[in-house]
Amino acid sequence: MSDGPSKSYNPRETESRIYRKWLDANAFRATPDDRPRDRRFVMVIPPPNVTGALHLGHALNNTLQDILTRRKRMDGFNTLWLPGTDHAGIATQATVEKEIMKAEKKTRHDLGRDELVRRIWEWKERFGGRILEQLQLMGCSCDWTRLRFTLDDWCARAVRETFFKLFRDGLIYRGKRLVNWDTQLQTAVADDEVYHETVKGHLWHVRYPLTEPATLSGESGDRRIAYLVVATTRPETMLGDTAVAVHPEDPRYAPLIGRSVHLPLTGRTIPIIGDGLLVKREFGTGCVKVTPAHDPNDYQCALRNNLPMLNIMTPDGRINENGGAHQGLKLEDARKKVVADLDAEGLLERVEDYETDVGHSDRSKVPIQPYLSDQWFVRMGDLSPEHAARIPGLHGRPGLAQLAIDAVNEGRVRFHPERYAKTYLDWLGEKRDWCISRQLWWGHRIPVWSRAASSGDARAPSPGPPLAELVRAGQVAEQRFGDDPAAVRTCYCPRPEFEDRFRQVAEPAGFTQDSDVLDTWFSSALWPHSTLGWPEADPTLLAYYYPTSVLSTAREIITLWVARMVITGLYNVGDVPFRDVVIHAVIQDGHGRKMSKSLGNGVDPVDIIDAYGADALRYTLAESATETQDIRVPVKPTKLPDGRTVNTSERFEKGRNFCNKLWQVSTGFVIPSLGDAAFAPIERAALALEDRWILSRLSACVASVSDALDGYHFSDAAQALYQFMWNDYCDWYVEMIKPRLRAGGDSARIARQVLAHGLDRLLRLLHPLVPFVTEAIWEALAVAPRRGIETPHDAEPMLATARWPEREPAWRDDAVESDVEILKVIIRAIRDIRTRVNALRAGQPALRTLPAAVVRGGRRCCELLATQGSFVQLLAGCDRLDFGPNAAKPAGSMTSVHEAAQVFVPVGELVDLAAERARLASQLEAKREALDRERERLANESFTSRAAPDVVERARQREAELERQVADLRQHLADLG
RNA sequence: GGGCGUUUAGCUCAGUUGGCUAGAGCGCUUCCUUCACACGGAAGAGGUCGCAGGUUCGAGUCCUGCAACGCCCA
Repeated sequence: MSDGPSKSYNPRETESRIYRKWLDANAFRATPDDRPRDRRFVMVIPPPNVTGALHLGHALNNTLQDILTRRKRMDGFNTLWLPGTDHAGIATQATVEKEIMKAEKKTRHDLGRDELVRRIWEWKERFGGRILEQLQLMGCSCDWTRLRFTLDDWCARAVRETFFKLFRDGLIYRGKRLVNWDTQLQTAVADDEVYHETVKGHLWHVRYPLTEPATLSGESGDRRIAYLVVATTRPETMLGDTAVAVHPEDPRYAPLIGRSVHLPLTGRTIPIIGDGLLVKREFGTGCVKVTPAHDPNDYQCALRNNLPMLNIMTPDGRINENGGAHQGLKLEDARKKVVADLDAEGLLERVEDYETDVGHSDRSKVPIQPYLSDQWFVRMGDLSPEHAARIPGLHGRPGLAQLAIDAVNEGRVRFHPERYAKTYLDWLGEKRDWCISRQLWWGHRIPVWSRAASSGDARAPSPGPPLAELVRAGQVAEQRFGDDPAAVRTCYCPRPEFEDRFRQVAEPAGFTQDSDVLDTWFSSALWPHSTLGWPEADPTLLAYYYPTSVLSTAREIITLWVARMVITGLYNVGDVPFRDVVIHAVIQDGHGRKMSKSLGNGVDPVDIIDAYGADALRYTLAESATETQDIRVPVKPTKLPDGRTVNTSERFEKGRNFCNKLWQVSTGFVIPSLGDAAFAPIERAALALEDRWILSRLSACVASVSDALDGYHFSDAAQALYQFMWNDYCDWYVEMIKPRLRAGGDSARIARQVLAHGLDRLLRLLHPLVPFVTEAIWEALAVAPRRGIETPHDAEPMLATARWPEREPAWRDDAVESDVEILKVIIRAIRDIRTRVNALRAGQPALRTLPAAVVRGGRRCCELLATQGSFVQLLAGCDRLDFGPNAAKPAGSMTSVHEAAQVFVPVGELVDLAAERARLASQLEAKREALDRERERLANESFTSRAAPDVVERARQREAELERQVADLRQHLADLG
């Protein structure tokens, strides 16, 4: 059949050629056509960071998306999977800044804003495509002609329009906020860009003198005190203290609430306040200094108690003018000087060693400083009814967060697994305002202009006639921010199309554009509609493909991203961005730790592709994708054929073996067997038992896989396919028809046709999981261009665009399946005996076949053996097979007792039967125990009266069956003497 | 501190609405280069289902508590 030695599947030789073939055929290209809404399938890719490389989490997520996409494409949907990347503000800017520093020893300030941005674009054009190439290596079937980038013109237009609308609608404001400040990059960083490290430090105990010494009465009599002692790990922040807090129920200090202390080194006097939330009585001295502008807890305390907030830091991490004599010192120097000064004044009581948890910037590694600064926010909470009513984008809801909450509560967006809806709803329920400004240069610059107070803006906003005109005409939106009437700032945001005109008018008049850029998530939040052309670039595309069908992502960005997409989709377009949200598990190493560069426990998907092939990667990931929240992948350093040592995991061997098995059976057996037979319709009645069996199994498989994918149960789909391919098709069907193929004639023709049909369907079902190997086999299967059973049809030229198999419930046949199960039991029983005989004949050549076997079987069993006896003989390996309902047991037999039949193999001449006696005895024991359990159950009246009738009936049948088997085993044991 | 998840064979995991003898892959044992496949075939061993209670005729599955590990949000 095949010439030469068999060859394992080699993914390297296949993958790039096949991917090229798909691209050349435009197989992934999606264009609006006349298919109705329920025949369209759309996904936008969660845009990976443009500086990033593919990691295993991406590989998992994109495998799942590609499975959904390819399946729907085959199923006749107008299918768009839209790819793209995210400009990732801080990560990208930091990467390029670092390179420039390394190569040219220049900072961004040396280059200037425009030049830095130009350099980053240049970098992006050269290196930003890497992750997209890696997605192609994986086989992702994105429509690459629609590639988008969160900073490209399409997205910029959407960002600009959205900002204008939100600003005009009063949903954007400027305000103070305590942020995580990176003093090196001089920007706020998000919480998820901060990592925490335990640092050895000190706890300084400092005396704050009371303005008036007090006498307190306590258990040990009256006590006169002149000062309070506060403990701090950051003494330099005392320069910004605006209160000392004590616990209101602490008898030691409560009477002092309302009095005040001298704040050392500053000449300021600050109040003593009571705050039960901030102060833990048992910790430290029980007195806490409050530095609202430089500590998150103190900030909350200040809000509760209406304390002033005093900023003492400059953006580059020095003490500012509020620090008096310490102005200009870097924070670490200021700490030394403050401690020395306090000591000199006799106010330093003591110092202890102390370990403290310090946040560090993920990007620059410097300690994070909590810092109060001006930021831009999107208002998420409920507005006044009048305000909300004026905003059409709210669709009658009270605020943006509520808009998104309702979408999930009303079932317009569904989470899979459902439990993740809770994460989403809990977070949105807090309705916290969204800080959208970042002090960076790489990103969408905030389109707001204002004039500094020194230009006279604060007192008399004087936009001048042309500007006032534009505001009146609605071309420019105007908002005033600031609680303090003396510091009100009037801000202007022009409509996108009037921005140039606005600049011409406003900038000569002293207006400048805000220097911040928008949080990258602001542009990501628009992704499902910005990429489709909203607000106007290509309304056809938007109208046809929006809303998208599914979004697949990780749970860690449910709040950062998913919730915000729902908000902007409803606000901008008026409909949810997607119907289903699929949340996949997080991949961890074998010890349950996250994979990370610093731990060195990461697996690079590209290495897996090199070592095992893209299909192996995909199969294994899909099979791992259960509904749990973690997937463990034990990591092991491995040497590749090319000599490199990389992290891999044995888990991927299963995928490789699976692909190889499929390849072997297809190219090594099925396809060479097909010959040049002409394919013709086959009457169902002409099919052999095993033909009807495999067609029944196939029908079940089609249903399982389709159901599993409909419900996003990827692992179930993979397992159903594994079992069908390996256990049903290869292990049994192929073996069962070998005699027919050898015999030739009509029966062989039919077997070949079923074989080809089975492989055809199997390849279609498998293609979304393992697209490369199935496409390669599909090419080879072209030797049988006509396939099918009752109605043969011509095969499509390419599997990627071939039809998804229809469900064929009519092929399900439980009777046939149970018949084959009976035959399998007989075959396994004989094989088992043969194995045992060979084990007892140690040292002698193993027997391939047994001389004879006798089956004493039930009616159906004997009927089956009458027609199928020859292949049972062949598969089981016995030279002669006798059977009958009362077939006599030959002397010296090994026996095997089953429900359908008892199998006897005379082996007295071959081996000593002593071991058989022990085996039968232990089997008898097990059966007796099972029988006892069943009898006990049935003797229990409450079981027979309360359990479901079918359960009781099954128990009775089982009892009777066990009684028979126990009696038979006893007899066999007695026969052995 | 709040929420979520996990705990089943040596390892990695399945186990639907409670109901026959708890499954798979890898690993292990024995045998087999036999005609698609040693990335393979045949057969087999291996589990007090984290612990303690409870509900039920019946619990891996439902409830309560506890423990360990992990993730998310504060």
